Amino acid sequence: MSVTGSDPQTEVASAQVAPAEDVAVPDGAAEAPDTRFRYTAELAAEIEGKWQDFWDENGTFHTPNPSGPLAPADPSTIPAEKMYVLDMFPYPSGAGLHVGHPLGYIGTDVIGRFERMRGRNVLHTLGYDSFGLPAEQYAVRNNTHPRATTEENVGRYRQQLRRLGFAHDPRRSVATTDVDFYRWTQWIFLQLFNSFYDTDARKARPIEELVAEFAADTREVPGGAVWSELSSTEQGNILAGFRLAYIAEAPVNWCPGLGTVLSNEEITADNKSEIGNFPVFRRNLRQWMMRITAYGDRLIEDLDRLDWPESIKSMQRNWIGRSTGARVSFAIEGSDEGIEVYTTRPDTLFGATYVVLAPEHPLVPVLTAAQWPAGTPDIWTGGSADPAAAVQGYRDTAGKKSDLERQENKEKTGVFTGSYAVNPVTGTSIPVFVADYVLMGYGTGAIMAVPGEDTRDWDFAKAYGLPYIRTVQPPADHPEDEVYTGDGVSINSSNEEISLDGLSVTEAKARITEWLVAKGSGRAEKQYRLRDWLFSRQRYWGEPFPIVYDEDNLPIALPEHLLPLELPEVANYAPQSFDPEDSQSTPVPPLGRATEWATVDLDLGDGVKTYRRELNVMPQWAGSCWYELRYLDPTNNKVFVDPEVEKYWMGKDPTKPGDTGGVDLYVGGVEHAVLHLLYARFWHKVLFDLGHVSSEEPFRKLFNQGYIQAFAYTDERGFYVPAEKVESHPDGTFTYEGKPVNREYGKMGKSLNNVVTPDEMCARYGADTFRIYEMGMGPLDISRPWQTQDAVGSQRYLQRLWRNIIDETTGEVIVTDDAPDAETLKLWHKTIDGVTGDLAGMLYNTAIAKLIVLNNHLTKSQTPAPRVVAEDLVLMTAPLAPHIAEELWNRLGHETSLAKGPFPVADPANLVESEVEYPIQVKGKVRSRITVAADATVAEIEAAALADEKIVELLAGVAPKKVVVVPGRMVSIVP
RNA sequence: GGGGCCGUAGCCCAAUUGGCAGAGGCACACGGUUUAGGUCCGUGCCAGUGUGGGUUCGACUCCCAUCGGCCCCA
Repeated sequence: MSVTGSDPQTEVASAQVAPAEDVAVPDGAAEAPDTRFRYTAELAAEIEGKWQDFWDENGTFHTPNPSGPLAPADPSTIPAEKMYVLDMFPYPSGAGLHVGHPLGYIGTDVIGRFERMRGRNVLHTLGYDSFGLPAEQYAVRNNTHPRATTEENVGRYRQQLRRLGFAHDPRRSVATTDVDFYRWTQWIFLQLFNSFYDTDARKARPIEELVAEFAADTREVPGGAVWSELSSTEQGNILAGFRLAYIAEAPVNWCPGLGTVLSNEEITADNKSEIGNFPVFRRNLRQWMMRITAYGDRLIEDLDRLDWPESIKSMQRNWIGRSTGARVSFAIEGSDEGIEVYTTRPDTLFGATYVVLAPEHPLVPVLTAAQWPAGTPDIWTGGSADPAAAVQGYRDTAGKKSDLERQENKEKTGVFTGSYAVNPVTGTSIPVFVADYVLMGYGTGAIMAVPGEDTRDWDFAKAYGLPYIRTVQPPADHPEDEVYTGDGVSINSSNEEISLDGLSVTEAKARITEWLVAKGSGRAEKQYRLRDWLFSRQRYWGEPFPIVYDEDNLPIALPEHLLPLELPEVANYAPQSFDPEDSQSTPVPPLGRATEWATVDLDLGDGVKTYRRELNVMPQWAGSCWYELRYLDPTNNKVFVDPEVEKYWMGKDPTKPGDTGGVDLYVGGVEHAVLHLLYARFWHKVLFDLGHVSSEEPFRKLFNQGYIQAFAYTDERGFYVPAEKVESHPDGTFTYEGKPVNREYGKMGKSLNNVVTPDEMCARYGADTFRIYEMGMGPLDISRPWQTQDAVGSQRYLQRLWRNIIDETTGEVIVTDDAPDAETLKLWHKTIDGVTGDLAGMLYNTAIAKLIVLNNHLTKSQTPAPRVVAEDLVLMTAPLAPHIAEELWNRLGHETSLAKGPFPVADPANLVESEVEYPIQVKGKVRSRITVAADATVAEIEAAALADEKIVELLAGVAPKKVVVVPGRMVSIVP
C-alpha cells in the first residue's frame, strides 16, 4: 500500500538522505558563554539520543500480551484497559522519508503515549509493506536481489523513524517479505482456497463440507449430475466455481511489452501502461481470483457498524455499487431468442421505447437482420447498405475505445440491428440498437431504454429520433424538452392487467416486479459494480502461491507442513516481455526460470508424483490484508495469531451492542479508502467465518490524516528551483538568486524540488520541536502547507519550558516548592482539563496552544515556577515532546520514566468560576456587560441586565418585547 | 456529469457546535538583552468570517444560490 510512495520512477538507492551533521544549521546561541545550558538543537539531539537508547535498553515500550511468547511472567500485571493503535504501514521506498510521511505516525504516537500514561496497555508498532514493484524494477535494472534493496531501505526507514522517538514495540515490527510473515500469508491463502461461501448461512465454510453435501445429495450438484459419477477433474472444476480463491478465465489487462498483467490503477487513461507506456490489451487469461463479490452485502451492511469517516464509507458503498432492480425478458419479433435486460428502474417499463445491446453482446450477430426493414431512418443505418455491415463497422470502432472513453462520450452513437423486441407490458414493437454507452461488464450487457427518465437514453433518443413516454410525473414547471430523473408518481403506466399509475417509484418497482414474476418475464435482482479480485501477478517479488498442479491441471493446495514455500533464486527477475503490439502472446512469469523449483516430486496421499508449481505470485495487497493481526503475535510459529491474544486486542466489546471488534484506531491516508480497506475487510471476514478470529472487522475506527503540502517555485524557464533557497519579499514576490520566480503549490516531492526531510528538521531543531510543529500546525485531518521557518515557534515553546525549570547558566533546577497563586492555580487546572480533552480527541493543535498559554504564564507571572505546576506541564507535554519531558522529569528528581504516567488530573473544585461576565446584546449587538455570581438564576441575570445603566438608557423606558438569557453565555434583549 | 470536503488577520490556524470573532504560532513594527541583523525577552499591529440572499432575538456555524481550491466516482 506504499504510503510513502512507490513511484516507479524513483531511484531505489540513489536518493540517500544526507546525514544529520551535514545539514546542521549552527545555532548562534549555542556559543554564547552564559547560556551553556540553553535548550538548543544540539542539546535536544543529545537528550533525544539518550532517551531513545534508554527506551530501547529498558524495553519501555515492550507491550505485554495476555498469553503466548510475549506474555509477562505474571499476566496479572497487565493493565485492565487496552488500546490498539495502528498506522498504515509504509512501503520502504528508496527515496527515504520526507516530512509529510511521519505526520500520521506522530499523531498515533501522541495518542498512544497519552493513553499509556493514563494507564492503558497500548499496542503500537510499525512494520513494512515490503513486497512491491520498485525494488523488483531496481533489481531488474541492476541485477541485484530485490531482498537486498528491500532490506537496505527498511534499515534506513528504521533509522529515520527511530530518530523521531516513537513509542513502538520493536519486537512487533514485521515486514511482509519476512519468510516468517509470508508463510502465514500463504496459510491464509489456503484458507480461502479451501473454503466456499454458503449463501444461505451467509458465511464461508470449509470446502470439505460442500463436498460432503454433494456426495450425500443434500445439495444439488450444479448441472444436475450425481457427484460420485463425476471424474475428479469434473469435480475439481465444479469446486472451482465455489472456492473463495479460484482460477478462472478472466478479462485482464495484458501488457505484452512488460510481460505481465496490470491492475486498473497501473494503466493510464489512454490505455497504456503507467510504466513504460506500452499498449495494454483486454484479454481473457487464466488467473487467480478472489471471490470478494460473495461478501458484497456484508461489506456494505457492516459499514454501518464502523466508526469511520462518512466519506470513506460512502466511497466503499459506491465501489461495491449494490443496486436492486429487476431482470426483464424482452421477446424478439420473429425469433425464439429473448433479450435479458437488467434495470434498476423496472417501474419505468411502460416508458421503454427501444432496447440497446452492448457491442460485445453475444446476441448481436443473431439479431443482426439480413436487410434494413422498410422505412428505417437513414441515421439508424450508420450509412451502411445492410445491418451486418453497419453492426460490424460499429463493433470495430467501439472495440478500440476503453470503457472509460465509452462512458465519457457525450455524443451517443449506435446503429440499428434491424430487429424489433416486444415491450412485455405494452406489447409495443420497439427497435433493438447496438450502442457503446451500454457496457458488457455491467448487468446483462443489455438495457431497456427509457428516454423519459434516463439522461443517457434521452440523449440517444434525441440523436436518433426515438420517442419518449413519461412514466413519472414531473413537477408542473419542468420543461417539456428535458429528461426528468427525479421522484414522483407513476403515470402512463397501465395495461389491462396492471396499473402503476399514482404509485410512488418504490411502490411501482415492487408492484411491477411482482407482476413480471407472475408472468414469467422477470425477477428481482441485485447487481454489484464490484468484481472479483484479480489475484495473480507475473512477477518475482511477491508471495509464491502454495499451489501445485497434477497431470489434470487441477490446482492442489500444498499441505500446511510444507509452508513456507520460499521464493526460489532466479537468474533474472524480469518477466519475459513480448512485442508490445502482440496482443495474443502468453505470460511467462519470472518464476518459470527457476526450472529446478518449478516442478517438484511430492507424496500428497497417493504416492510420490511429479507436480508443477504455480508460477505466478500474489499482488502487493496480500500482506497488507492481515498485517494488523500479525503485530499481535509476531513471534508465534504455531498459529498466525493466538486466538486469546486476538480476542484481548481486537475482540468485540461486550458492553457495546453491535460492536464489530477490530483495531481501536487506524490512521492513514484517504488514498486507501477503497482497495486496501476493502480487501483487508474481506480477508478478515473470511477468517472470522472460519473461526480463526473473534472480531468481525479489522478496523473499528478509522481516521484519515491530511497531507503536508509545500510551495514550489519556477524560474522564467519553468524549471523548479530549490524551494529552501527562495526568498520572499514584503510585496508578495519571490526571488531565487536575485531573480524573480513564480510560486506554485503542490505535494512535496523531488519533482517539485521542495522536499524537506525529517533528518534536516531534527538537525536544525530537534525531534521534539519537529513533532510539536507538525502537530501544532493544524488539525490532523487537514492538509496544510509546510513552512520550515515556522518551526521556530515550537522550538521557542520548548526553550521556554526548559527555562522555566532549568537555569540556562548553571543547569540547576530552579522550581520552587511554593504553592501556586490563585491565578496560576486556576489556569493550571483549566489547562489540565482542556489538554486532557484535546489529546483524547486528537485535537493536538489546540492542546499545544493551551500548553503554551500555561507555559507563557509561568514565564512572566509566578517565577520561578511552583514545582507542582511545572511537573504537570512536563507530564502534559510528554506525549507530544517525549524526550525533553523525560529529561525534565528526570532532572526534577524522578527516577522512573514517565512513559506509564502519571497523567495529571484536574481538580473540579478549581475549575468553577465564582463570577461570570455576561455580554448584553440589544438587537444583536453587544451594548454592555455585567458580572454576576456564577450560580445566579436566569431571573437574577435578566434583572441585572435590565438594571444596567447603558441598557436602561438604550431602552429609554420602553419595556423589552423579549429577553433571552443563555446561562453561562449571554443575554439578548429585543426592544 | 454526479457526490463530498474546505474558504476566518499578510500566512498556518482557534472559536465551548446557533451565543462576546481570537487561543496559539509565523511574519511584521518598536523597545530591551547581547560581542550579535538567523539568539532571547517584552510590547504592539492586523480581519468581521469568499460573494449574494434567507431563517433567527442572535449566523463563522443552519438553508438556498454563486465563485474559488482540493478529493472521490463516472
